[in-house]
Amino acid sequence: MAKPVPQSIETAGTVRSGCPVHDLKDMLRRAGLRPTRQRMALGWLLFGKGDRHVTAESLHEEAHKARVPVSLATIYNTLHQFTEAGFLREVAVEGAKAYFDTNTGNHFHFYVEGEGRLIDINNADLSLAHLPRPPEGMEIVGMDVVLRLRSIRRD
Amino acid sequence: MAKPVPQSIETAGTVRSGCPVHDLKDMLRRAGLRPTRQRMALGWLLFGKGDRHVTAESLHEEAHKARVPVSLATIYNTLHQFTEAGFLREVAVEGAKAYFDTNTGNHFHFYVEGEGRLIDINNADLSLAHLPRPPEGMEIVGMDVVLRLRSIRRD
DNA sequence: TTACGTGCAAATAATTTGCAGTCCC
DNA sequence: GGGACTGCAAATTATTTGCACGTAA
Repeated sequence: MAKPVPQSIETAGTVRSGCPVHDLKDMLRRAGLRPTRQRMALGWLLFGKGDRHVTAESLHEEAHKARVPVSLATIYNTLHQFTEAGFLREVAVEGAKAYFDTNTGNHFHFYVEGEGRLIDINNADLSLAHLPRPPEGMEIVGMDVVLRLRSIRRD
Repeated sequence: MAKPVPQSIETAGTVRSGCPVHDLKDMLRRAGLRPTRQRMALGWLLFGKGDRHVTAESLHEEAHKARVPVSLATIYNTLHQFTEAGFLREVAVEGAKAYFDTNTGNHFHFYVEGEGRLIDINNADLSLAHLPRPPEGMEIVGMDVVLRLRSIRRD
């Protein structure tokens, strides 16, 4: 199963300076990524304030609002690099859009149909009774559990 | 939760003729869908031989091989109509591609990364310990569980 | 007949890629 | 300075839509 990985700047390993900016820079370097202006800015937006779910588009918009000039292509690159580095987790929900979650731990999601909103389910009860054994020669590298939600009212 | 729905021509409800072709026609009519040539052909391909996972593209290819002239647009329309009617279930896995499963019951999936292959997990143990309660005013309408697989060997 | 279906091609939407210019170390 | 990084625009991939024509009831 996926190994536990830092989920925020504060828990990203050796925190020795008390300075979040410095920690973020460190976290990038440890992943072999140069702390460029856009990566720092995006890292700051993503990890600066608790668990978040973003799409490439929503992050792009957010960056614009924060006066950070980043192209959409760079957003995509960065999201994938961060995912590769274990800072983010990609969540598969229906539809073509890709969601990224700053909470990389094992947890499940509600997905609100129509709104396209994701909600974390942080609850210990929610483990599977038994994880099935994978076929010969294969290993389980991740688990996605999505509970689809809809407003109560059928016409 | 989603109500149980017919999963194959044989289990599609009132089977009275013993003739699969007739049963398929009946199944379509019950869903308010005209049994047109292409819907019959696609229904036959999909439900004629056990549980299957298809993408729009794979089904299109298969139809071609079976000498059934269907356009890709019609494949998409038909897959969505069948899903709406409860004959199929859409499975969300990572990537932009949409998968459809002829097994509409509650079950989980293995997803083989790289190959893009889906495998049913038909195993009773696999229920969740406790289904979490949804937020106020919302109901759970579906559950997707995907276990991602990879060949054992990291370089 | 006649409304529902279908094929085709063009339109969208999400994401990726190629390449020239820019910036970190 | 040089290789890593970025922005832009064009290219891809998956899917949807509009509309003239075909066909089941």
